[in-house]
Amino acid sequence: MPATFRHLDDMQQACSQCSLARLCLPCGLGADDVARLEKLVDVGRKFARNVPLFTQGDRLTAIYVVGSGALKTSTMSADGLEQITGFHYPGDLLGLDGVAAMEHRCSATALEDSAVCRIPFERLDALLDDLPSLRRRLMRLMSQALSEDDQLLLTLGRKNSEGRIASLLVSLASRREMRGMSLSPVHLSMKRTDLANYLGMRIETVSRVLRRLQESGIICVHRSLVDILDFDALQTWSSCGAWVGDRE
Amino acid sequence: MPATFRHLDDMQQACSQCSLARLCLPCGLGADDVARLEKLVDVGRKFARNVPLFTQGDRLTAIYVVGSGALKTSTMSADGLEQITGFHYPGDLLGLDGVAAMEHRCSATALEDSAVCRIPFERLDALLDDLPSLRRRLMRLMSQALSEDDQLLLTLGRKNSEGRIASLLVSLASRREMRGMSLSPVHLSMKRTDLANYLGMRIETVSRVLRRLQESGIICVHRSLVDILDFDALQTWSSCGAWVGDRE
DNA sequence: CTCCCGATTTGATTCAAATCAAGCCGGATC
DNA sequence: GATCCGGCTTGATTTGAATCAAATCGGGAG
Repeated sequence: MPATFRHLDDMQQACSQCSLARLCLPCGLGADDVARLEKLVDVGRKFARNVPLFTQGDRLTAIYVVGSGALKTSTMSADGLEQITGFHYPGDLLGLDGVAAMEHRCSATALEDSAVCRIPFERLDALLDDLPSLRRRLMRLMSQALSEDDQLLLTLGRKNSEGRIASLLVSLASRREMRGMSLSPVHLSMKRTDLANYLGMRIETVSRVLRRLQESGIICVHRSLVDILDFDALQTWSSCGAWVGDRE
Repeated sequence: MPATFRHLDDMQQACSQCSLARLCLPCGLGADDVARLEKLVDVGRKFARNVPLFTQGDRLTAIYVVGSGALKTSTMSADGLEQITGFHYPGDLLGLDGVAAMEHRCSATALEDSAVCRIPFERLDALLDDLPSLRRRLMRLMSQALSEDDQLLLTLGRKNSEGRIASLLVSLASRREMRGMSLSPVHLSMKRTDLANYLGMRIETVSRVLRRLQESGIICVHRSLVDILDFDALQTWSSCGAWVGDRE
């Protein structure tokens, strides 16, 4: 068996372990191309809970693909306000917001023990010139990240506390489904304090909203495990829970 | 004078009219490359106030560079909640969030009579394979858009009403400066209702906050014109105006 | 098993911003 | 100049979520 084939096998093995193929970088590439990419990638780096992958301000030397586990990214303003901008699961790409400045614009931290693939950026960047399909893939991922950010902006700007929590649960459940898992139960790997920060609210409010949704029979919360009993109702809440009616 | 030089001249003319060179696409390209890009671009399309460039859901056929004027982009959720996600000035690139789905994920509308360059996407995409420097430029612009969105997330998630208004004013003033203009006066091309929507608040609150900032002698508001009297103070407000101290 | 400590929940109170309701421009029209 | 109208401001009131304070839970160490 030729060397490239062995590489491909390894890669697919690694990727089947680390994420769904369709979310991972090497899709749409020929065996040869995958082999070239694989040479770059440092597969399966482990990060224990609370250990940072990178910190805002670090020089950008690599971007990362989540293999297993869960991570958060957060930005901090000059004066110390911190905002969590995303929770990331297998298949998600981290660090692309730092490409413009070649310096990380956010910090990434493992929420639980996680494995990630590290992709040295300079070498990836060089490879992009040779592999149009990889370039397209990467641009699409960046584009997707942009529209996801806009969704979160809508949540923070226009929804009340139940709408925000419901939106998050819908989003986490949907992402489970995309990764081929059952919708529910959703596992909240992050602490309540992270949840609250992400949604622009306080932990007490998070707690109360979860209770209210449970009392309505829509979800069933048990510590970090959330069973979704009525997904449709949750989706309704995720939008109707908005203050500021649609009248302009 | 060879043809490529004439092309370059036109381009630079167009771009000097339409935006600062450093913000526009063709930087870092040779005269020849610029010529190839220019053949693609439909320069100086006019859009009157309130006319949409594109609407969420439209097939993505082109992206746009703002030449003159001002525009807003907004996303709408399935249930009709609308969130303005950005205000855009000369040099800004619009439509990149739609690349993943090849369908616009937001709507873009002129806030005042504006001119934009239209860049057919399919042809640009093809050109990217040949022009590494253009590819890098575009990726950097997308990356920058990502980190700007994160800044807005921080504003919506962690700042109170004065912090939000102050942040916006600081941002608009800084962008004026980047375009080689004086910091102040800032011209608010958008209606109060757009301002409020963007910042996740109500017009009444916007009005009151502007008054309070004026009473503090930090700004001087006259209809859509805002004179910044104390930029430092404004920057302080833009962060200290945060509820939710830095304790988690 | 018991103690301890951080995380979470629950309750009471306060407060910033939304909502409701007029009033006030300033420019376009007649 | 008088009238109209949309956009903006101002004031009074309400309310959702923050804040303050305390109780409870659960897991790890001894």
